[in-house]
Amino acid sequence: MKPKQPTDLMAPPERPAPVAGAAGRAPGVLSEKHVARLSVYRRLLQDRPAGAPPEIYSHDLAALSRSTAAQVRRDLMTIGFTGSPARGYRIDQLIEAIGRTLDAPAGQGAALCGVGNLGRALLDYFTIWRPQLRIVAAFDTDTAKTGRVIHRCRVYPLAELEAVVRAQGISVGVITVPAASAQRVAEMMLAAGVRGFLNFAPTPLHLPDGAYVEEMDITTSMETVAYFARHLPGAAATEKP
Amino acid sequence: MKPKQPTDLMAPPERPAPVAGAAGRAPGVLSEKHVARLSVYRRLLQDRPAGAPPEIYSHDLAALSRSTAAQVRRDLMTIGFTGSPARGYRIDQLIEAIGRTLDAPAGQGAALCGVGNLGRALLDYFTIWRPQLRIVAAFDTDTAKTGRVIHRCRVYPLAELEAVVRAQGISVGVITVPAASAQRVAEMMLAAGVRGFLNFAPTPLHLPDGAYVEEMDITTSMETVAYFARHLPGAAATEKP
DNA sequence: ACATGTGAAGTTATTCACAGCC
DNA sequence: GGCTGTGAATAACTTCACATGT
Repeated sequence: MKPKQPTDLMAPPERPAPVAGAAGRAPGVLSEKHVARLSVYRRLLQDRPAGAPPEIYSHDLAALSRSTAAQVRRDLMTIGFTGSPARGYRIDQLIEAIGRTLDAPAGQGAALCGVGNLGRALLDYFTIWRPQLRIVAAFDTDTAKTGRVIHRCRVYPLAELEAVVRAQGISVGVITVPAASAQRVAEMMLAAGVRGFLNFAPTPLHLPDGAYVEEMDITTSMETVAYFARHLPGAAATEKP
Repeated sequence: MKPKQPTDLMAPPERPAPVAGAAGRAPGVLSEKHVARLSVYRRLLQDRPAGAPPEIYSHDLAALSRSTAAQVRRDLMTIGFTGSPARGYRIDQLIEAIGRTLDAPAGQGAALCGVGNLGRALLDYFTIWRPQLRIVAAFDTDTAKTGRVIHRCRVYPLAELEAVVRAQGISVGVITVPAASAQRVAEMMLAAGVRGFLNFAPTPLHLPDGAYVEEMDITTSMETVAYFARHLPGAAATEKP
């Protein structure tokens, strides 16, 4: 009897699907794109050479980050950071402001599951990592790996996952197990309290709302790059005769 | 004298910046999102268990890929693939149709620069790879690594990059060198004819139009996941009092 | 009934462009 | 004069919803 009755109202509204995980962002929470760009800005600013000036203009930061000046200004607007028309943005303050938005005040711990080639590479990648966000535990089923310390990180048997994750209050999970085990491992982590997932396994994770999943699909990225390598403006597109 | 005279017309129109690399997609070329989803669809369909039915409905493929039925139908529409209301989509035909769009008929070769932990992990990841797209050469400056064969892939000294890339007609580059060398290595590859780049180094590449770059920024992804792990609907947001 | 294919509508993201201020 | 901050305009992407087919 409602005035506006869609014909297929019977079907469940087909929610955006746990599409990227952030089930309909709460107010005041940034979008994925904003967060990603802010992270890049911060890293670029931190990596600045010592003698560089203490301020930066939006268009300079844009050039560094392959963005646009307007985009940079918008992004900084979303975190309420302001600069001066004369000098631009104070770099030290900006780094701090981004930190207030991105970092957990008390720090966050991450766990990595699957200490294969890729898992070890990531452990190495993240050892020299700021204390705000660190991989503090790794898990594997292979008893040849468990009990050891790899790249400064202790490797536990998968059976201890729940206990370790709970004990350390780990909220982020990195999945580097084979595709066949990814879903199971993710569910174990979710049950232990992990809320954010970085999935390197070549299969999408299916988790309920209340979990955020970012797919790092290397295979797909590779295929995407290959496609555009062939379809760029000046490409001798190996297709049409 | 033009009727519509923007005030800052003097500034270069500030092109979308080599934003993601696909400088203003030519007509008939798919968007990055479409290509990425098609890649995922194909992989999921290929990985199907043997006894599964030969057809699939849009909503089933959507469930597998964390998408929506409407999105799947749109994506298939963009490649001109059609199904039947009664049976859905023929899986074998769909895999083939996606292949016609994504794959180079004659195959494509990729080169990997930087045979460190991550580089080796990726070589391993891609050894069991379809012939359509393979890493056919790796490069490194470390003479302890060059000349060897790692995960079936020959490692050459960086000095031979140009020759090898040209000789093998390599069009895709994977960058796994430290941040400080990424730009230089990318430019070498570009000069040798590489057009598509997958960049794992934690710094954005600056290449001219005519090159496509996909940033695989693990650090940023990690920070994004950490952020949303704390800002999910039911999160005990460690922020507000 | 239920699924496809697709204009139309809606949503989100990016860019424009200008007022105001160093 | 060149830069910031931002409403307004535009573009990109996604979803709705229904005509149509089986």
